[in-house]
Amino acid sequence: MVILDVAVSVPVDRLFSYLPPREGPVPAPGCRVMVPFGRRTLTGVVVARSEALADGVNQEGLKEVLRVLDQEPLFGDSWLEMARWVSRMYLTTLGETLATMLPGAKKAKDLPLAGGDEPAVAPQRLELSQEQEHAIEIISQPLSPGEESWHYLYGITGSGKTEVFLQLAERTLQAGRGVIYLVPEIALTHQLFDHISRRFGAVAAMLHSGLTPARRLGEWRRIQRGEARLVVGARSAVFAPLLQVGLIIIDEEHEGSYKAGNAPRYHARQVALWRAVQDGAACVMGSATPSVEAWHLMQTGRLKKLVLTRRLAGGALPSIRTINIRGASGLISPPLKEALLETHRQEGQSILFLNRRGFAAAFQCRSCGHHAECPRCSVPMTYHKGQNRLVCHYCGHRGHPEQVCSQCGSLDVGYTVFGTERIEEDISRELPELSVARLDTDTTRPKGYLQDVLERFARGEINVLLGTQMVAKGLNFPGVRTVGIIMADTGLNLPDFRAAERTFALIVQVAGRAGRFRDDGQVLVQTVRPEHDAISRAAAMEVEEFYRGELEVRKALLFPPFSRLIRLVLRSSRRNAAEEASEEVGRLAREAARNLPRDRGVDVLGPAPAALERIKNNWRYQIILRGEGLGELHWVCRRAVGKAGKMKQVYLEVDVDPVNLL
DNA sequence: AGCACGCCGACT
DNA sequence: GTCGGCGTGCTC
Repeated sequence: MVILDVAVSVPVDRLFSYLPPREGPVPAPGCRVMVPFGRRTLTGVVVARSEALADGVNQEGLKEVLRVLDQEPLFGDSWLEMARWVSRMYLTTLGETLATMLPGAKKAKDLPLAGGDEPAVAPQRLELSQEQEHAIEIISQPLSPGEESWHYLYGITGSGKTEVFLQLAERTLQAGRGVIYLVPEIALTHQLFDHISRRFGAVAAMLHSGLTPARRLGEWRRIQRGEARLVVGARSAVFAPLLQVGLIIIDEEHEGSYKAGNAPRYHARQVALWRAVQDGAACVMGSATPSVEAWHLMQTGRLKKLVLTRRLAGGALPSIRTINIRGASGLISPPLKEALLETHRQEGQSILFLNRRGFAAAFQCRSCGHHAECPRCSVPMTYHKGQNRLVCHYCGHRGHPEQVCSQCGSLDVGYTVFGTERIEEDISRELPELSVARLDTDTTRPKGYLQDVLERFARGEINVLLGTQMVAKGLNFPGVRTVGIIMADTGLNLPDFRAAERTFALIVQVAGRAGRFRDDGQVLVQTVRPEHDAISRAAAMEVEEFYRGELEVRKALLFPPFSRLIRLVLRSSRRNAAEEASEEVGRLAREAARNLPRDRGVDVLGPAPAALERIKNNWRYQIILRGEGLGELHWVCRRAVGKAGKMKQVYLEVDVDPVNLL
């Protein structure tokens, strides 16, 4: 008798056995099935077929599979191995893991995507520089079994990373193997896919969570049949069912969007590295501002660093200037005002950038920018107005806000929050001759508004575009000469140990993009902390120096890459419930950690209120587990979470290698 | 995660 | 006397 082991998407860490349907063929492992599960019907995945019954399940208790959804399996053994690895690594059940890794449709739709059917036009290869040639040589070197072929293309914007990626892809396809090309967001996959389709034709496929389920399954099938071997996509495309992967590309490696926000909270970069080793493939990442983790791996030699130093198509790097706005009253400093006017006089356009990630109220000296830090975590303390206390959101340490700045003696200390509205008002008042438009995601705007603003900006009807992160897209407009960052240091106040890294990357990325179309590009960086490494190093383009300093800080404070973290968030609509649960889990974690040998220890930081203490009416408390290796961290986490049992009305999020600590 | 079973308060 | 609160337990 055949028994099917089925994974269903429930937070129960085991498989369930079913009998095959009475009619029709027995579904193979890798096929999705509908099964009765308690009182409901769920979609599950056949993971194995066996002859015998497992642990004490009696045969009468077995139910039959109701319906088989796939005639052919959706994946093979090595792909399932990847799913198992993801579920172990990120502490999520196999069923839930498979549910996010697989396309979730009923029936495949074979509609070819735009351009997918057109024959490839002769590849428009570009001439390569010596540096590019060298990179391709190194990455293409054959591997001995089990060897890691992990590479990093480090180079400024415009240095030709994309062409290296594409020529590597071409070689890999010629060798009969598949390519996965990851980009940070869905919008970018479309651009890249169009480009790649024109160059490579129908071997291209696109895979991301924004596709309709039917289309996603259609692409999935094309990839499986070997019709498509070059998969372009966002994070989840790392799971593409290619038979033989030869190359995985991760563009803009530093982007946080490669880390999943829901369970399984996987990091596409980690999965890619693992998969590359399993399949004997090369993994190549690229960025002008690598993550500190990647930089460290380059230093240790685990990632082979390949540098592109030259801008190919000319386009000088813009000049970068920091403007100290300590103690200034307005948000548009005289030099910035002058630059905006001057740009306008020369019929150029400007973009003003406000990274509003400074929402967590930071207690700061308005004269010198000094802000309170936790003595144990070196992370900014967050001000709690109600209690008039400073709280560290990593370890829970509490302190009193200063009345007088300990750094400069100023009495002008307090906390500040800015918004785009206020800046728009300031500009309109100060520079009435300029037309300003505001772009932001979270305002309730009519549908076509965003598109409309971008079009008007492209036509030159708008002089100054003001917005948050998303105006970075506007940096591809040739008319843009001046880019201003209103308050470069707002991000530094966030209680996240990656604050400096992100701030640095932001400035360098903005600067890299700003000068792409003209030689007179300029970037003005307003800040109250011009001496901060993240700002001064970025402005001086002293990249190596920044990473060296940042790595020293991380090492001294035992943060990644010198440790690994698991973050536990307990959330509940009832504040007490969340707080009490976090205390209980924290206690259990400490108890478990005490059982570890000292040289393999795990620190338990917290519980503390999460920086975003309340999201959607849920109170959030967090615990951070820190250790040298994942083995111990997993063990402590399992014990703490397992023993905590069912907590009433409290949800627990487990995040391994968290990227977002808010 | 759902969904049902199950045992204690205010209503036709 | 019932309707319904959500604590507890199970799902092949």
